[in-house]
Amino acid sequence: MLARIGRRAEDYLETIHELSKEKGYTKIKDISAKLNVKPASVSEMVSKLSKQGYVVYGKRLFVGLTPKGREVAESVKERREILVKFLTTLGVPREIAEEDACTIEHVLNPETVKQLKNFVKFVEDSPAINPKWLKHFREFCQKGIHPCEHASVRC
Amino acid sequence: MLARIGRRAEDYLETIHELSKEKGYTKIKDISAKLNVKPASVSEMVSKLSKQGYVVYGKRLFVGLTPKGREVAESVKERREILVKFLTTLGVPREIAEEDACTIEHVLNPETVKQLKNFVKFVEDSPAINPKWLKHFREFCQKGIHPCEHASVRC
DNA sequence: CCATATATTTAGGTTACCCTAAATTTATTT
DNA sequence: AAATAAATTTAGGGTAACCTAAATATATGG
Repeated sequence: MLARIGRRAEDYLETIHELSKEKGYTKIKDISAKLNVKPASVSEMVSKLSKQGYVVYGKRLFVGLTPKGREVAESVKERREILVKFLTTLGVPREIAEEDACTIEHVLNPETVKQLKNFVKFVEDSPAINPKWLKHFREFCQKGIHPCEHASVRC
Repeated sequence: MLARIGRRAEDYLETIHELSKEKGYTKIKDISAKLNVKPASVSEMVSKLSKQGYVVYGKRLFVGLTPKGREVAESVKERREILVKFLTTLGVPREIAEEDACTIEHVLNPETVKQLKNFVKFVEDSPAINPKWLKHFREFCQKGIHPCEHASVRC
């Protein structure tokens, strides 16, 4: 009866993680602001997460993560970062990339995530700072014509 | 008060579209089978979609799309096809690609979809059937080493 | 240390989907 | 056409998130 963590719960954990970086804890109100959700709703979700052992909550208006919660938060964060890198590499504007990453990070199959990761790493590991094919891709996005069509050196 | 179409509703419309290809209509039971949802739930959703003008429903157990519904269905379908092509290009197994595509197709920003489309087109438009960089990428996935590192001709 | 201001919780609702079980309607078989 | 079988709808529930408004608890300034 392993009450699985929901999608939205992952967002909360990640947000708490981020907001807790400095002090080690955060507050309902800040989570509420970050997630654009009313404090009452945050209160509900947080007390649920605390019952499930993901957040330390208790007495004094402080919300922090348990190790269990931190683990989830960090893995979600990693996934999101991959997605953002990936989408920005593809030319999606940063802001939109971040939004979309946030939306889809919860629902991707690990296999898909693995391939996205591979792709990001492939681009990063290239000895060229800006590989030829990627330059070609950007050009293609602008002009709609594949540069290789009339080129001597293909990508 | 433009009652927006929900995510799930898009799935229903796409499914109805697909199942209607042959005869122009389909049945509750078939939709139910395709979406793995009980007929009672399909019945509900379909009658909601019919109130909203997306499906023709009526008396005789036939469910079909209105032009308005077809438009939605087709655009969802297009998005999904791009996603599938894209993910398979990246090396995600077809089956998983299809699942994931189905999950995220509803939530992507049009800008992101545009870039995915560009990417797919970039690969397709390449004069080379299997561009060098893509070959390199596949090799990278297997060996974990970027082929360009020790190569004379970089991608 | 009390009064006010701020933060949080509770209570009561809403919406979107989904379910089971019990009608009811439509189709088929004899 | 009547009886049975199959498909659909209705009724009654459930869960996950969200909301507003009204308590309540905590923090702070005088």
